[in-house]
Amino acid sequence: MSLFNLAYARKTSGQFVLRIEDTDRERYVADSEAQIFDTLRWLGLDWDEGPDIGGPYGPYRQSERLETYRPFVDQLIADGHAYHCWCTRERLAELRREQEASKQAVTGYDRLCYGMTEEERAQLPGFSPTPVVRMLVPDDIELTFTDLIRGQIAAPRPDDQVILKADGFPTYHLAVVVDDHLMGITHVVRGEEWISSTPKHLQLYRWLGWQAPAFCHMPLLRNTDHSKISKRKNPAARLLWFREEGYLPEALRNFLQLMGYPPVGHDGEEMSTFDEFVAAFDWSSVNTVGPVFDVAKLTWLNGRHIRALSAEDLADRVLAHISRYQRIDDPLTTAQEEMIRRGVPLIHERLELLKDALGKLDFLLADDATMSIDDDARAQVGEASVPVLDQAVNALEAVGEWSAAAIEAALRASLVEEMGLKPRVAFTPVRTAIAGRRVSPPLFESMEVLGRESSLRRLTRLATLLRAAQASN
RNA sequence: GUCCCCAUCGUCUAGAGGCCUAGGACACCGCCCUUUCACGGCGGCAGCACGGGUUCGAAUCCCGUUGGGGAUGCCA
Repeated sequence: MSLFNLAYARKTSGQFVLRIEDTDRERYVADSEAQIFDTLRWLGLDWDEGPDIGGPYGPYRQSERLETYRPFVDQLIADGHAYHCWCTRERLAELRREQEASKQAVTGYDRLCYGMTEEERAQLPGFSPTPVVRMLVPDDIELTFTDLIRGQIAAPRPDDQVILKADGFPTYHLAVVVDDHLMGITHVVRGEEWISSTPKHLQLYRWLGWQAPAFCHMPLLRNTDHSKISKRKNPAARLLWFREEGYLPEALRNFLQLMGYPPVGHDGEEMSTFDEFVAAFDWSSVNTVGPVFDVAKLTWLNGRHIRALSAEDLADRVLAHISRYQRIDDPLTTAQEEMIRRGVPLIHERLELLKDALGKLDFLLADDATMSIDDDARAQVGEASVPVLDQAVNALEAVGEWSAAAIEAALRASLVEEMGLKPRVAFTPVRTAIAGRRVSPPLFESMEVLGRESSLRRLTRLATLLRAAQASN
């Protein structure tokens, strides 16, 4: 929502306002506000007005605006548009149960309290001394409205919605209308679950004599089983999870854009920057169908964004990710950081997630004498590999300038041409010796980064290990 | 239950009556490139939910059915 909200604000030179709607004290979570800030900032969705930076219409937390709402509630009551309700939660729950059991078409509050004084109502059962205030929804309430994304749409008929709770806090419905008006909001961007509440909001605008803003109801993201996205079924509901996993903020932003908007590039190109999105943005093109969030496609897109980065930028991000999430208690030394920095270009087009970089480059950080060799890699080399390794050592000792090109030339000349081996046969033992794995970054480049001494030590070590294994048989 | 929203490949989508024997992307499967793995290139698999209309003509318009989602809270 924020992404589309901001895109439209940027497109029209408007302001993107961040307001914290914390009117439910029972659901209050201490760090949820900080999490919202962190998420939006990480994605680069910077707001123009908000609780932390202020603005002309503060405060921007509804819990700090309680005094603001009261006069409007009083006015609505005085005008006969709202009334007190002393029904207990138990009575309301019972009422709902009955309505559900009898499968009636009509549901909602039965207006028991309407027109009564507190004394009169107290005589009846299910009385609570602390009342709430309800809207008196007229029979002919307007149910249709214009949505910028969907056009003319209809919504269900609401019942007498509570606008002020017993604890003195407003409900979302009242607070959002008052605040949107007072804060000069022109466009409300929210999820489609709010479509059914919009008639209530519109009614409040009419009663208060205010001009209503434009509404844009975005489709809701779905889980793979098409259910509403939830933290339990999908870690993606917590956007910062993606940062931990090593997704780039620009990639996630791009993907979120694709979830609600067709590709904006030429020929359906899906990769785009925020600015390109802003330039193309138009409410009528926003999708109306709730999309399923496909992490596999996001991962692919992340790879593309990684490839679009410069090597230095990627190295910075890889290092930041490692220190933040992977080597928290055991930070990399400066020498190790340097090694990773030099290794990053080798995995640039092999990387889909930042968190995978360390696993691809850790052989560069290993100790030559104790580096582990994977079982499957070890299984590929046998006694026949010993002469290959010996020959490789010989050839490499003669290499002048230690560069990937020179290493490759020397190895090809001695192993492939001289010994007549197939490249695959020739280089597999070398790879195992150097990386300890079947799969590694490009071999000769890896050796260049690793350096002559380490490379030779590793080749010699594997040859020694193989001889020892041979002897024990 | 009732009301509302939505409906193109498994997934994200293009398509706003003839340009559609439905195009692209991810995933998957082949092939090429190749020292491994990738990247890249080429090819393949796969869809207009169903039934009625309207029209010379419908993926596109209308109605119904089905399916999915949402609402029905002193939650947002």
